[in-house]
Amino acid sequence: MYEELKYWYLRDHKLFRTLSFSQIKQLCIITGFKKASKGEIIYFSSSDVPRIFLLKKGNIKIVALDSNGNETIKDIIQKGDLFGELTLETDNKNEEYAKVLSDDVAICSFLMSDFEDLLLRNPTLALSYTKFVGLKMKRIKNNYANLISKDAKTRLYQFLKDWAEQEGVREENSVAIENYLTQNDIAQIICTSRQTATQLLNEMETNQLLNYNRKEIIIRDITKL
Amino acid sequence: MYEELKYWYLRDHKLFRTLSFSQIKQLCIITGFKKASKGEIIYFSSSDVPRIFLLKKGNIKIVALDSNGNETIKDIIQKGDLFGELTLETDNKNEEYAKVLSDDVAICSFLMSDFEDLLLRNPTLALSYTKFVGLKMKRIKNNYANLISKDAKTRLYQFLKDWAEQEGVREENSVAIENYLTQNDIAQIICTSRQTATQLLNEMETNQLLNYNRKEIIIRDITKL
DNA sequence: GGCTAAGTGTAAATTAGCCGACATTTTGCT
DNA sequence: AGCAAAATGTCGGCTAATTTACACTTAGCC
Repeated sequence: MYEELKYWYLRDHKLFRTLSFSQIKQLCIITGFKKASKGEIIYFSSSDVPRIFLLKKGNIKIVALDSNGNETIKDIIQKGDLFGELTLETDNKNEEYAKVLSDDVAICSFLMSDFEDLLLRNPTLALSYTKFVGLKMKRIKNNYANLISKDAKTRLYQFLKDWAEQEGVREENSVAIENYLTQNDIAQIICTSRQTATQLLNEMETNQLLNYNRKEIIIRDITKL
Repeated sequence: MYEELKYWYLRDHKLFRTLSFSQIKQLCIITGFKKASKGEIIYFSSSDVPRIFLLKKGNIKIVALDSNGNETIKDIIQKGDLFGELTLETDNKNEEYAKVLSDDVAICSFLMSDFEDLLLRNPTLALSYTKFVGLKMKRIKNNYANLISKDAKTRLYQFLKDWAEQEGVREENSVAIENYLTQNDIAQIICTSRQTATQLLNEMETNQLLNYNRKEIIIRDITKL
């Protein structure tokens, strides 16, 4: 790939806007770029050198295996999001991997050590990054707070609202979301059983709150959720 | 208070070890120091200038009020912890405050803007701080994961283990913890009802797993939890 | 010392939602 | 087209834990 293209892939993330071409290039920050398609699994395992990833296109889910071998969805990563060890701490024993949800994805990655060097030389970037991580923390906290204190229905409503806000195409009060999740995925995200999720979604459909199918979700009136 | 004392209060936090006396002083980073006693409420509200706090002594809980006016415990802060808007983002509409749990506490605070300046001039500190926030995030994530996937009993056991590890005084396999929490506090932390918490604690007592009273908790054999 | 409020103990009724056990539908593959 | 696998739909039993309700105990205060 042309260096310039690599550059732009990073450059259009708001974190990196303050950096010049030479800074990115000079620091050899782009060391990887890959494409993957639906269902593929991407390991960022401990065996490899620690990396930070940037999702340029598509959607993936971060999945962890618990001691019983059950999949748990840790996070849904969307276009423009950074993922991997954002804490800059190498974690030895985590059984996490990423699974591609959308038809195809494009992922940039760079070495954590390179990134650390860059942060050390660019205080402004370091500050931005700190705020970025902080923001992510806040989002996670809020999500979890919802999971714990609200019932399954409220959680589903909240999730749909968030999803609509992030990715939905609004027209008047109705919002269309490209649905790359299965009902099982949704259930896992809102921490409930698949059956309950199905039931709630169908209930919403009969109540004219939304139209659901495997390709698309249309929320009739987002203000009523 | 003598400048030197203020200096030491900050200096002995591991984050600030790399800074020189003049750096801390010069940047006027210490702008507040206060003591408070049990039950007192400390607001870090939106009206005031945004600050970051450092707990030098004692224990506090961070409490949020939900829409129904219910208290929810967001976090327990222990000696040496930073708290407040660690994300460096001013949050306009959060109804959080801190409540003193131990007999008395000592709190340092400094302006967020000053801290940001310091981070800009000290990339190493910025990096440490990012890792620090990241670590906190990881801890929170783990906690929440427990809250969601485990039952009340397991959550209580895990909480006690964590608490013991952080603050307990170990003697052979038994651990003594100074108990500054009510059963209601514990219940809120592990997200269950007060009654359930009471029941579980009593059950543990009859099973000889621990001795509980309002001043102290003694875990008979930490390896058996 | 006595009163009040906070904290603790206990029990029964109720319930959300998990789980198992299917049937049905859709999708992807050769 | 035809098959297998994945995804969705539906049901009732089951259980952990919340809720309600009230008695008892301890701590703090005048």
